[in-house]
Amino acid sequence: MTLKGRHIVLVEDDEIMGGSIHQRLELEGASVTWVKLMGRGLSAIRTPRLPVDGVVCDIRLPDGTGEELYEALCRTTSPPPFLFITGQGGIDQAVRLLRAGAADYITKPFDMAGFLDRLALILRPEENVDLPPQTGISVGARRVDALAAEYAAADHPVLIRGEKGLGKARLARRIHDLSDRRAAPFVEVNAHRTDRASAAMTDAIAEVGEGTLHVNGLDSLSQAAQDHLIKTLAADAPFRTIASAWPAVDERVAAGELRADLLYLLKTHEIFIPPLSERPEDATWLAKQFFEALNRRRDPPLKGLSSHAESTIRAHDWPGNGRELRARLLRAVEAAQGEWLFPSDIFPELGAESDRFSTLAEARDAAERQQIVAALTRTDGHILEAAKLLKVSRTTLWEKMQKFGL
Amino acid sequence: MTLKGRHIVLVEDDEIMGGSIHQRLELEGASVTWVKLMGRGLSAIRTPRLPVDGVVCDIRLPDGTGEELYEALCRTTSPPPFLFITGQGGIDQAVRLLRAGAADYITKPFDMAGFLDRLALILRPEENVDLPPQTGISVGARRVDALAAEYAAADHPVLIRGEKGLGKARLARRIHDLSDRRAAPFVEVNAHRTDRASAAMTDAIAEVGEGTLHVNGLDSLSQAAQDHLIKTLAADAPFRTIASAWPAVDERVAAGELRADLLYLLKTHEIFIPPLSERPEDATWLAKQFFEALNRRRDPPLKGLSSHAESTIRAHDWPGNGRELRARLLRAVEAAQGEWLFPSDIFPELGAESDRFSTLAEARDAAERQQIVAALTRTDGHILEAAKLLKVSRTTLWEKMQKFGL
DNA sequence: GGAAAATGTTCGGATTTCCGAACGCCAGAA
DNA sequence: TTCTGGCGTTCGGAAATCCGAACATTTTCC
Repeated sequence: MTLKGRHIVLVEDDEIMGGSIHQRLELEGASVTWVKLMGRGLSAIRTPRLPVDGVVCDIRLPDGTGEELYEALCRTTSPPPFLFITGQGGIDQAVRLLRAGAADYITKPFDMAGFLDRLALILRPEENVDLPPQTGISVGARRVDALAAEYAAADHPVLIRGEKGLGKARLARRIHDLSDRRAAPFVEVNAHRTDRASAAMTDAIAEVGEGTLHVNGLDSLSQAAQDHLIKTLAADAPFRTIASAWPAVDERVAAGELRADLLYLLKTHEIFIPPLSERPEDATWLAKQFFEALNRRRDPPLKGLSSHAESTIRAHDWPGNGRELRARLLRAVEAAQGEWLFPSDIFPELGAESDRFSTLAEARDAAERQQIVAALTRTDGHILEAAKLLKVSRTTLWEKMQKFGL
Repeated sequence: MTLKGRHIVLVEDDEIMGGSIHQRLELEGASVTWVKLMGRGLSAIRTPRLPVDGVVCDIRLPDGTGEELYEALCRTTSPPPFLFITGQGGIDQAVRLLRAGAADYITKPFDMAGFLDRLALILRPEENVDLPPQTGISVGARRVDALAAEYAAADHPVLIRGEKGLGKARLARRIHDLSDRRAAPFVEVNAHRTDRASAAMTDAIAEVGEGTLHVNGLDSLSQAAQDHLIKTLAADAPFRTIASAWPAVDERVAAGELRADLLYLLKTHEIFIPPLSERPEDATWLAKQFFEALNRRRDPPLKGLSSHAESTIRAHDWPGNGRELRARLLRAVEAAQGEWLFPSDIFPELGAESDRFSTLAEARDAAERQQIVAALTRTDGHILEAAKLLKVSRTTLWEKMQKFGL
């Protein structure tokens, strides 16, 4: 995890503390604006040199407090994520600030590694204005992005391999947009729509000109379409080919369903997108990206993604990869019950208590409760009589009433 | 500011503190459920007597911590607003809880007035003016009604799941009538009438226009009809789809009898109607509704539903759900002997002298037996699996089967 | 207002329930 | 054939439930 390209405002009057944070943040690649007065902080955040991705703010300052700073900002704008650090703060203050929308609150002295983790967690999601959408922040995802950038600069065919829902089509598009052919057309042939695949291939090749042809679903490409494609490529086609396929595409060759020469032509430059289940940090990162985007359109907006939801996302297996994640978040943000997004919103099948088969104990308790209520109704709430009716001792009935909260 | 009509769960083991909060909350007009153990809190919040508007929770409890309670709740449902109170908490804990979605955090000792202010601030906003209950008055039934109203306002497909006799068709109709399509036709395809299902589907689709199509019995839909439906939906059909199915519809997908893509297309918005046996309060409520309606047409009218009849209705299991209840009341009101409706009128098969109240042990055993039979049915008689389903050891299940002669 | 009845609550011990570990049995797979 | 996995059955200890006794407190009824 790095802070490269991020702009962070540090408000801290203490030379030592401020110096060490400043130094460390720059080491991580962030650009840091360090101010030592509340007033300076106000202007540094209100009229920044660069968009502010986050603020690290001490509470006690020579000309005021961090709280005042935060409050002043809130009055005029929606402030960037604030991480407060303080030496002598109290619980009340922490609660007050968090409820006011601060992102985190850490007491001094703290351990620098933990501090950086928490800071990275809360930073405003990248704006992605200039950078195209990325795959993620994990090592694997970065390699994918790096390869995509590298291959975009070249002009050879590319094969993208990965499970469903990992954005293979999006990646193909990104390579095109970063390449010199970006002004020419980007045409996609989807081999999964099996009918008329060959005709679609012919049309696409006619249409693409000097652009990029994306063959989506190389594994399912019909024989005729394969032949057509390879013939065109052999004849020095003017377009660039990007193909995408499932991880197990080699088996298709072994099974005789895919021409080996076609695959090896493409395979010289290959990008493999690892499944989301192998990089949980990307799952949470992606979730946050989606959440921000979706929540912006929500009325009223949610307060955030609860930390439990985050860890559940991290633990889930995501067999449907990014597509599943996106679908679940879409649904969750739309249907959220409370003010925060909880695990049950994202995985409604967990709770829902609905079709889950009840255990013996539950069935038993439900029946007991029901019978007790019935007995109490019949006796007008007389516990002793109800106990007699139910043939249990008064004590037992009392115990059970406690248990069921009656 | 008053708490009139609000239901608050108080989780606090300390007598003095709990007592004073309890007293004060009731003074303000709230109905309070006070529990002293984490486990009790869990059940009091999960299966509440009344919808919970807020929780006041101590952190340190004899059988766990408030944090654990909160976390356990988060896993299965979206928790009501939590206000934590604690004597020896730390800043880290406060920050952690607030970031997990807790609403507030107060340290003891605190001033009661301030506490009340903060509590009032976070309470779940008042339910929108009670639309008259349709499905029932229980928490589960209200949820069904609320979901129906919410989904009626949107325009996506809906899946209604529930046992027979719960009024799935009526609910589908209600969603249509509340929606913007109410002027357009409401057409129902009943897949259970297996002959000509595909033809019926074609006809219905032709007929529905821009209205609502109710696919009744999604689980029994023929392959041809499924294909037809999904093709129509994929082609941007002008109508809205509401499907109804049995609770175990997922098994149909596993068995290969129902197309997964069709189910997941519908399943994004799902309403589950809990069986009547899980909400006895609705059984009596429904009985009263039916009774009123039926009695109005009777000459001479009955004086009412005897309290014994009521408790018998509450205790009955209603395997046929609302439909059975309606049928029995119809019959009972017509054939009633006396001036009041007695249990023997509603359950004539029980014989005259059957108002003997079953003991707790009997009720418990009956419920156990029933649940065991259900589990064994579901697992095709596999004992080990059934035991897992019921969350008991194989030995215990065996013992009980002996006892019940299974 | 006061006695009697009912309720709230705790406690220790008797009883029941529950579980895991065994052991043998049997049917089907390899 | 052996091996495997599910089933029927027993057993001993751990955990829970249940009960009656006891006592304080509250409600009811005279």
